[in-house]
Amino acid sequence: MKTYRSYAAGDTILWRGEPLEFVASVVSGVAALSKTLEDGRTQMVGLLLPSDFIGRPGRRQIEFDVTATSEVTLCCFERRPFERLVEETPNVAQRLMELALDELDAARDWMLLLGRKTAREKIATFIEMLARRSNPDGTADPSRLALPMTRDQIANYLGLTLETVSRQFSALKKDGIIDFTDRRSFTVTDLAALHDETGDDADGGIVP
Amino acid sequence: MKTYRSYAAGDTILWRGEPLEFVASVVSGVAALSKTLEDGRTQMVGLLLPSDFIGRPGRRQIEFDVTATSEVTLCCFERRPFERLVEETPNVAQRLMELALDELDAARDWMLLLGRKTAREKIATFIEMLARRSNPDGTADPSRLALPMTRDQIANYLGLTLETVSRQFSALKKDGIIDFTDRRSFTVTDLAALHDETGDDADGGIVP
DNA sequence: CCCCAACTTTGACCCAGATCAACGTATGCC
DNA sequence: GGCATACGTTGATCTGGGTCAAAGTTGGGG
Repeated sequence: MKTYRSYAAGDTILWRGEPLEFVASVVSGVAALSKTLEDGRTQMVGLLLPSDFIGRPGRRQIEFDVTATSEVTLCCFERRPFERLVEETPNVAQRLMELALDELDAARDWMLLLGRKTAREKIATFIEMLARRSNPDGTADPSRLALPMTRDQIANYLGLTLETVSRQFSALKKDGIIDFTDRRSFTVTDLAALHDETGDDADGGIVP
Repeated sequence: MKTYRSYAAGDTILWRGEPLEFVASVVSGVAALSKTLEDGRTQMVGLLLPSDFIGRPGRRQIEFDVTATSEVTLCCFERRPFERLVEETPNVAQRLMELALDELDAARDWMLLLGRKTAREKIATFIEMLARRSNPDGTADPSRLALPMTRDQIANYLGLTLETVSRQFSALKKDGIIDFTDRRSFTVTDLAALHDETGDDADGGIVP
């Protein structure tokens, strides 16, 4: 009833429209949801990290491709028993609802980024997201970071080209905001300056 | 326990971060969810049509502004009794889940549009969406359509400027694909040609 | 160890769409 | 009815980021 599957970086896990016989949760690695136009332009529309979920109650297929960004291990369940579980246990249904709402919030931030931010703001936002994710509490040294994907994948994530991504990384380095140790890992030299580059509102609304 | 509220076009219904004492469903009119950067650039991140819902179980505030695009009437419930209702009736919880997943699918299509489509493709996609919405079955004459918003709002929706929106409408008119009867309503002269301009994949995946 | 393929950087150039500006055209209010 | 205001169109110009091209870098396999 519960099986594990592994995928190498770059593998396609699911094609758009493929009937979903399983639901799965990510055990390790990073997978991406993406959509493609008829001429091949693609845009990532979601990122799956460990504990994230593929497949939804009542949906028999998905409207996007799922590919492994790094090596990925999934924990898969058959759809039927899973749906029975959801119907019988309100807590599970509620948890799935929370996951969906979190994804929706993330999608909306991402829409603001795609529609209105400049290339530099997109890269700064991306780095800040990495920093926050790898250091949720703001306690430990947040400066050393590893890029979880190639320039090309970052471009797909941010609605840019890989050349622009590369140039913006170089520019942030030249401006003393980040510093590369090797091409997949770097340190954030000036976190406050980085935040100033994101274009984001100082912070949230009315609450004190 | 159930009250109605009305808002004029342009009114702000809720500010980002404002504590949510009510949940509501749209009775009539169109409302928009939008996010703003520190320098004032804004991007719509959701559109609320009649029967759509504001407020989520377990969320006490929202991360975006809600404004009335046209005159809007909401049907409001107090949050507490509503949450009790959700907990007690699985059908309601399930329905809310479906709404959230539909919004998520819509958000992902929109991300593809914002990140990768050209101005012309964005406008064509927008018009096609209007056509589909006002004529869900493809039966009646789909050609006569009314724009539910100003050029400025359309630009905010599509991640463009109002000038570009205006120019693209003019271009589609010049190319004989649409024809304006007045500046808020037009007919689609050539639906197939319109679809060819959207950039969208012919249609979906593997299913026959 | 070296070579090959995949990834990355950098440069030169171009163009879609933003910006700035000016001029129509509806709509409601006095 | 006429004026004020918001909305819309069109033109001229500028520019951020895309495109094309070429030259580094690096890590894994033979």
